[in-house]
Amino acid sequence: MLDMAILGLLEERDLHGYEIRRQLRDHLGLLANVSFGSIYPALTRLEKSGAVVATEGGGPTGSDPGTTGAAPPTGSLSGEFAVLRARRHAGTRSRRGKKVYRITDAGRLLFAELLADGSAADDARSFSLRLAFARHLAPQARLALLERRRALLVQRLVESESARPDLDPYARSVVQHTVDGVARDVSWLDSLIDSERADLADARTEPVG
Amino acid sequence: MLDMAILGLLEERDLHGYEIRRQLRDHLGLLANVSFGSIYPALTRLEKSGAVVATEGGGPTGSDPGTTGAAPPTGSLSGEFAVLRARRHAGTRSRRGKKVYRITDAGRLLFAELLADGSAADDARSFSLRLAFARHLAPQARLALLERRRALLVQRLVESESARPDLDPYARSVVQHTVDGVARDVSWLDSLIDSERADLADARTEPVG
DNA sequence: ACATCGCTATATCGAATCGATATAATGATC
DNA sequence: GATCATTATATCGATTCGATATAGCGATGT
Repeated sequence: MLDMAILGLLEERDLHGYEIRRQLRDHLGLLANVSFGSIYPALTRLEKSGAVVATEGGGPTGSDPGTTGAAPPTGSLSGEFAVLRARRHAGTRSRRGKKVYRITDAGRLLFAELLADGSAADDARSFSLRLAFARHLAPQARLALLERRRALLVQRLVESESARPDLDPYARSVVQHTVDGVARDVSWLDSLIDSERADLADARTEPVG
Repeated sequence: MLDMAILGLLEERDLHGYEIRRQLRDHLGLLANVSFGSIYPALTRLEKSGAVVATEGGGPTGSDPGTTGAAPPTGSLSGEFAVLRARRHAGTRSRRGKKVYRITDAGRLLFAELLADGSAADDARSFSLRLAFARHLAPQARLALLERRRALLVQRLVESESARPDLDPYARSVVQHTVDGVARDVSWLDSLIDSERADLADARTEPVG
């Protein structure tokens, strides 16, 4: 799951571990403060599998070869500054072996696979992640993702309706709040599905121009 | 975290692993389908530490000694039947080594500690779990739990307000939905806090009766 | 009668993730 | 120029997950 998240972020621009964590926290709604104990092993994993390459922020050669050349512009300011700083010090020695990671073609392929694999991970985090990267999906795949999720949540609501027993007030409140949240998720999905359908209809009506 | 959940459920009645999972899913709002790969190791852990004892659902002795005597009544029907079934077969041989766990005094103590320890685990799951068991807390501890959580969420909302950058529509929707959810959580907490305060006021106004 | 399917139930394995901690460079504050 | 917060990488042990194996039992069907 983290692998997909990292690859998705790297599709936009080169990043180092610390920045990846920040973007996961800020730019995606996953308040889930992913631990460094997950991120660094994941990066190592991805590097070993050839999905990313680490362009040492101050490699053996003096002035940083083209590897880091194209990506830098835009992004969170602090992130940019960090990169620039690392570059500036590249000749002398970057701060404590800072590693900027870049996605490879193999990585892009892997990302597409992970993103498209609907069979995987029905948990909320995985879904949110996929949806956040939904622009990389074909329109029908997007719709399928949304509808699959909707079906799952509706089923849970139905199941929760039958058989809810004697519960003390606190537990009951928690359950009720959770159920309400799921219902809210469903209507959110409904609006997303509607707009996807509208887009598809548009595409059909005006095929070329 | 699971330890607290298990102990909390066992405070009400003796249970076996499978039932614990079901109650976690149904009776608490934690849709989080906790894996058996978590539950069974947790039970072993708790047993080794002396917080629970396993009353084999068909032990060495013939007709099930007093250990399982007091607890059974009420609860999810299937759970009850399961226990009864296990009992009935106790003489011959219960189905595949079914283990019914019972909490000990040490376990009750541990539960109280885990529940009261406000320093631990600021994630949503831990909070929901604590709240679901809030009847085991003193009124002020309850209030503290709620207010601490509220403060945390409000802080997150504030932080999310500043600096939300260029995001594609899908990611933006995810972020917005998450933020809305947090806001909803806050007003839920507000209502809970209000009713806790009201209870405290009542207790002050009519000290004995 | 019996075959098969689905649910109940325990258990284990490897891998992913967490939470805490160590380390160190840099920038800001005083 | 000492101290502190932030940036940054890394590793450790423990927890949790997801998949899988095993097996008893009830219902359903033929």
